[in-house]
Amino acid sequence: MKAVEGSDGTADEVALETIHHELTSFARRARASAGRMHPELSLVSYTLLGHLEESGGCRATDLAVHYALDKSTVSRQVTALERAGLVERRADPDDNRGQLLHLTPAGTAALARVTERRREAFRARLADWSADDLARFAEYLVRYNAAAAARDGRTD
Amino acid sequence: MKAVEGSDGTADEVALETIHHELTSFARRARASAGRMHPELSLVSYTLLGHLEESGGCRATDLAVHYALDKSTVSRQVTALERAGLVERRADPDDNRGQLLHLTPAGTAALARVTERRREAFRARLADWSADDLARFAEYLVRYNAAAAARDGRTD
DNA sequence: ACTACTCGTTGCATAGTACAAGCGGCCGTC
DNA sequence: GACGGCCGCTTGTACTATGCAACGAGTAGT
Repeated sequence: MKAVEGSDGTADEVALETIHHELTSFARRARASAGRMHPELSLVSYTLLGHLEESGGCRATDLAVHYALDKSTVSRQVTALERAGLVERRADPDDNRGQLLHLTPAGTAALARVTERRREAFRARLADWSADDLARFAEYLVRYNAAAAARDGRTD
Repeated sequence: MKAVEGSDGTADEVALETIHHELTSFARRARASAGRMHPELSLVSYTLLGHLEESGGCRATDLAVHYALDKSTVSRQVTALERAGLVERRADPDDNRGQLLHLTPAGTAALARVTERRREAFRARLADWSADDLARFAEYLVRYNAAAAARDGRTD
């Protein structure tokens, strides 16, 4: 990694720069390898399915807002997921404009499969970490993401 | 975040699942916001410029191998960066097949600008962290990325 | 009703990427 | 020193993901 000789060069500055560099590196790698590593489900599709599972069903607009995606993008993704038999659309009894999206059993199964594969990859990478380190790393990530989400005006 | 009651529900399993979830969330957000947050330089362009700065100049093939990109992708990215005046090609005195890529002063400046903007965003998100937490978070990220890179067969 | 807003789809444009073909230079072997 | 094979790079083609704009259909306030 690049150790920056910041204007003041405090330990905080070095840590900050390292975090910046490593997260950038991670983001690039995740993007590059997502397709090859998880051919069954793209990162976005995976996330959308995950949200449907967590939320127990929601509208396409909700997904678009939540993930800062254009509604057309979500529309197309959902269309693909529906063609693949992973989600189904149900009429919204309160609003005929929209549809409520739900996972199908096949969608639930596909999500579980990919989650398990992803989790295995993480498990392998973190195999030799101590319990304390794992717990602290998890806590830091939650904290970081919460701050990032707050600044992005989102809620996840 | 989703707190999973894993099959055995040990603290390690919970931490692992949290790490999985949070890193996935981060990757998705980074991808979605990269274009809007940093219109001057895409994530890949940014990374390529960064590598040129760190390495002090290298060949296109080196970039392709290092970042697991197709050589054609790198070729086009480099062409765009050259058109933008951010990199220049120099003849390799040892091999007329290839070119050595170098940052131009404008490239160095653009990289510094985007780095500064990115760093500011990170700084804001991490503003209220203690020095110990920053240092540990940085250490964890380095450690995680090293493991991920090793499994991906790369070197950064 | 009329207007304004919302939800979703579709047409277009763009960026990023991979794969394959090809061009030209380099380096062995014979 | 010619040749075959490898290497670095570019170009053609196709595909995916994405955004913006326009639109159709439905809802809600007045």
